[in-house]
Amino acid sequence: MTKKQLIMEKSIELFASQGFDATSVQQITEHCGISKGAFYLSFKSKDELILALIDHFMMETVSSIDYLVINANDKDKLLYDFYYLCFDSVNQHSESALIFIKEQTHHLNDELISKMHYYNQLIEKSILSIIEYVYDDTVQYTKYDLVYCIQGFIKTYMELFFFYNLPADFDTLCKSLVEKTNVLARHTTIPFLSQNLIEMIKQPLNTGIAKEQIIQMIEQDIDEIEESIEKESLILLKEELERPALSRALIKGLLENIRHQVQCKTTFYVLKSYFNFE
Amino acid sequence: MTKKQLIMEKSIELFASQGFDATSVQQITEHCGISKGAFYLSFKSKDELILALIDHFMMETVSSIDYLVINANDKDKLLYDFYYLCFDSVNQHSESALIFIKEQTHHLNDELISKMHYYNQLIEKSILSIIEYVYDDTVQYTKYDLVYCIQGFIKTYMELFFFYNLPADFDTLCKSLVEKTNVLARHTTIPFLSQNLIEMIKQPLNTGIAKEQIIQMIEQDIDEIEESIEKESLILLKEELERPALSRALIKGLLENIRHQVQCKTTFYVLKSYFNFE
DNA sequence: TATAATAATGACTAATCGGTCACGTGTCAA
DNA sequence: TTGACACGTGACCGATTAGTCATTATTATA
Repeated sequence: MTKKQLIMEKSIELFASQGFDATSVQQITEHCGISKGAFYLSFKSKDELILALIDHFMMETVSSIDYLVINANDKDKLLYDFYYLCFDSVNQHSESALIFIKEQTHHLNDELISKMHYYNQLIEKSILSIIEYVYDDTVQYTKYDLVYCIQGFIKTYMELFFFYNLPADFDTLCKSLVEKTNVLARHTTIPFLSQNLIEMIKQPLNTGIAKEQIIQMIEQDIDEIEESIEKESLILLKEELERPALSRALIKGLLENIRHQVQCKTTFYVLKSYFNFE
Repeated sequence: MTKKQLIMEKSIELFASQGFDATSVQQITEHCGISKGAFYLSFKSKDELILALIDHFMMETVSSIDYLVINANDKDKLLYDFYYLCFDSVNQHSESALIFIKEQTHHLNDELISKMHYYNQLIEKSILSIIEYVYDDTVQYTKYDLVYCIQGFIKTYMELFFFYNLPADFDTLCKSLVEKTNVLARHTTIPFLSQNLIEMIKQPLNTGIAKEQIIQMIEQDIDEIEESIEKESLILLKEELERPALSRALIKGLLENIRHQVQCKTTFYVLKSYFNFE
């Protein structure tokens, strides 16, 4: 584990229990067992750490959802799986999730707020494709409202688990939410969010991840994965990033090779976005 | 306007645009055009200001909702009116509302977090009575879920208005939400939140408002209201607070006198809670 | 083993914070 | 005119902060 990863993991614990502002760099370094100077060897500033944490957690979440959608083959199950993934992943990474529930709209600076917008839009895009896949054209006019209702369900019930330590019967919860979603999809007729409104809201998705970061992600995957077609594909994709040479068809093919690889789902998602596929 | 009110109003603007921690007492006093010392004549600490702001805004909101429920006479309209009230009041007090969206779960201290829980429960209670009034026994098993769904709707669409400056067609939005609520009430069969779970969550509602604060609220109402039965009732209620003497029947009667008085709705609500009526 | 390169340290700085307090300033009644 | 009093002031305090940098420890290389 690199020092960077250590700092990220340890700082999450502190941020979650105290909040950003209330946690000093001193506390973080003590909690890591390193010196203050070592911190600034890994991160230029405290803000950079925060941005890195957001990137890490949100990419993890977004790519998990994307993986679910891409590999879906059961319309009835997809929505359930999606809900379950949301609650389960947040439950497992409860500390890091807690940060983002706490500091959702806390804009330390413009960079942070635009980052959150960026990831929010990615998630909305995923939910929309779930809806379109599950309900086809039957929700043509109400699908955008449906996206926001689903987000509302998740947000509200999520808070319940955070505020009070409820016994986590995610199965019942998700079945209940799937039913609610189905009911809304089937019976609502009055939309609020029209295509026009959505277009107004949409902003250019330009806050992507830097090429160097992607390369680092690939390298980490390469280290963890065993000798295989997938590993070879990753190596080739990394070379492509460093020195573009291959045709789009070849790149697409390499991506397809790691498409179903769970360990690489985040890398796959990032690469897909980077090369503008889909 | 007292100095206290001035500070509260001006500080809201700063808190809304920067957050609590990022706003210094220095900034607040400069923005008010007063000195740092003058601040500490009105408030013991920065935290006390924050608590006062929360009390003010939440009591305003809760009592508005309560006023709506108490004076309701049209089942079909109540839900619409409720949604409209939420969006409209938040829209009007957008700056103060923004604080609570931002710092929802930001616990500077335990007092703040328990205060937020307290007000959350009051709102949930109001929503529950709306549901019970509108849908009778037809939602016996799903009514608690309905409460959380309604909260989810409000929260999610509210953020939409904050993040992006949407043209505020509250009428369409509320009609759309009423339909969604009706659909859920009519068709959902799988509850997640049972009576038992709700009981587990419930906490004693003991974070009320101090007697001195109530007296101050009454005094302010007395100043603003013209000579009338209502004013006389307020004066008598104030005396009752200072020196308890009247029977419960008499107090209840005095409260009834100001029940429909819009200007006093917060005071009415607080007094009702104080004297344990309803 | 000797030397160069890199990683890590923690005392230090400058700035900012919430909060205090000795000191005006203006307004009364006596 | 005087003195009592409340209101208001801003320089000041100790504590804490993010961030720096001269110094030391460790590792790699020759």
